[in-house]
Amino acid sequence: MPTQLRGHFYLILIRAKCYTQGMIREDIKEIIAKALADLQKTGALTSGDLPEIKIEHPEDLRLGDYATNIALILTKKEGKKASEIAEVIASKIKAQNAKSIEKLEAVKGFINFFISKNYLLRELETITEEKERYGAEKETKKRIVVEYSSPNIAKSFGIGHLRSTVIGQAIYNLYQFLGWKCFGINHLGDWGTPHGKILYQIKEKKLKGKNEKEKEEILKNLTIEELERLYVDFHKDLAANPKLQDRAREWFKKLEQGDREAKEIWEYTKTISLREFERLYDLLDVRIDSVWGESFYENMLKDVVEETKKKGIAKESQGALIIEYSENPDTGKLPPAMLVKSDGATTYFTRDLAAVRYRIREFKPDILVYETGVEQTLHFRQVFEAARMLGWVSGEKFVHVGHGLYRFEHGKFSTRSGETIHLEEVLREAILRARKIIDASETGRGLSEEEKEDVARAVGIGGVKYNDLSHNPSSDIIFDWDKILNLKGNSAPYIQYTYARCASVLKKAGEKNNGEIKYKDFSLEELLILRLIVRFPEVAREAAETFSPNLLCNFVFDLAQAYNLFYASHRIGDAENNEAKKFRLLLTQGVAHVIKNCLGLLSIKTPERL
RNA sequence: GCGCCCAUAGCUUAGCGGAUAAAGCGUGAGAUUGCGGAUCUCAAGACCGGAGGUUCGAGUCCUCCUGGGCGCACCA
Repeated sequence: MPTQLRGHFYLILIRAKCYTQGMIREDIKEIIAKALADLQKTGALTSGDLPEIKIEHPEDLRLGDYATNIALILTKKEGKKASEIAEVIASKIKAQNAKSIEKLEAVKGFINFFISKNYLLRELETITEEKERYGAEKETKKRIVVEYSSPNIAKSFGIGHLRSTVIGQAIYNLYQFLGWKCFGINHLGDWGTPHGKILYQIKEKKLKGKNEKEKEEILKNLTIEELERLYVDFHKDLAANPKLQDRAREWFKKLEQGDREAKEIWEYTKTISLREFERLYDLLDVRIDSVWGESFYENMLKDVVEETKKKGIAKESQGALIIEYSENPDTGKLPPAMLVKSDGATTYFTRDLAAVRYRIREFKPDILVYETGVEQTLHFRQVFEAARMLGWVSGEKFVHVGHGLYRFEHGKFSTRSGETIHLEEVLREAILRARKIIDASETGRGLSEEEKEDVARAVGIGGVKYNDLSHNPSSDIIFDWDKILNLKGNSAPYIQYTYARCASVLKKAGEKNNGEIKYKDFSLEELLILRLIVRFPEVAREAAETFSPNLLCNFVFDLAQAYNLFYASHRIGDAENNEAKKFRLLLTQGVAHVIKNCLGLLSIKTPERL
């Protein structure tokens, strides 16, 4: 581009972007880049290659909406004080007269940007036009496979599986929001020796000496509680009789080899479990595209094992077939992984490997995400590395999002000792507590019995999910009823309350908001909301890119808090003048949309009244 | 024994190599003849586990130590 046109081009670019989406961050980067390039040309900057421009949000909003530390980084190269360099760059940026920037300051080596009120207002209008689509992106060609939830059959759905379920769902939602084609997979734990244990138990404890008809009756009426009890009992018996382990292995072997009886009993346990899980997913408002448990990959295993042999990756060792890894700068030296046990049965490693191949072929994804407990980190490293060694990988990115566990203070839960907290129990209790609060506070809101039930569900379950999602995935969560069902502070009910408050204000104010807003004398509280709310698209992107739904929680809580602060000190429906009223109603609308948007990405409901 | 992760206020957590370490819960004090008090305001509360190092600058990066979690082939 000819130099004389460049300035003009930037202006157009800036203006064009102002009216579209809230990616002012990129605009500011460009503005800085241009200023630096100009300064280089005139010799004011002597550094040859410039460092990457990074911009951030100052912690204190009084210092601006964005800041760059470029001058601080350049101090050494330039041999000048940071404050001097910052001044020079800042004045060059000022000369560009970018409309989206209202104020620019060079303070202590930082260059601070204040977004113009006009830009903020226009962005607010965009929010109310695009509503729930604000921040979303158009369909792209990108594809992502997300494996999540993945409970084990024949066990009740414990609170431990809540993490994978809600984090995975949020990641799925986020990428969908960003225009990706998403494929969700529920990788049920329905294969392997544990199921041999269950089969053995059912056969020994339930079906012994029964005729065909009785057997069918017993199997049909099995419950998840019974299955779980059988599993716990097995481990009690195992302590006294270690040989039982062999019996479990035998039964799994039978299942793997297609033994009819084993298969039949197994089918029953699976059906019973799925029925249970479906109820939980309904309650949680989670929908997973495909339920493909480990057994799904069963018929691909032989082929995969053959391939590892053919490619010279598999190795025999003590009667088993393993993969050994060599030293690798990225992963270090991984310990060997087991493909086939000495008794000929496969392991979950083999099945995960088959799953990788299947998913790459089937979906041609750009990213494969696995949301499981952190304790599987090594396992997935081994799987991903094996897939690379097999030459299956061509640019696909593998991401293991390992989550921490729900723990008591004294340690983790274990199904074997029967110390499980059932998710359903937690959800029911949460709904009950929410209901009590609704009944206590419901005066003149006129909610019907049915509405109250719906709201109690939305609030109770939303609370449980939010409590989970607001933690960084990798950190453990100490199980504590009071924290899980918290209705105050950084919690779903607080945010839902704020949403309902917005909805109520809008409803009472009645009329739709039309015409240009002239109001510009924003108060601090109003400006705070504006400055926060426009960050939403940026936050959604970052949450997706870093697989951290908790960033959405941080953001939406800040926004709700800002709104409540504003609400406490401003009249909306009967504001001091019509311009103020119009603006504040628009602001309220914007906040409502973005809250709904955020919670929607977390699969948390936003009732209009509560 | 080897490897990975973690340690921030009484508790639960934010914190992107940069500005006075930020919230919520809990605690104490206050706010409504007002659109939802499931709200808001104020206060107390942190030598960021310890010791070195790198850097103009470290809660953030490196090394060691302490404490905790997890994993290391026939469990998933």
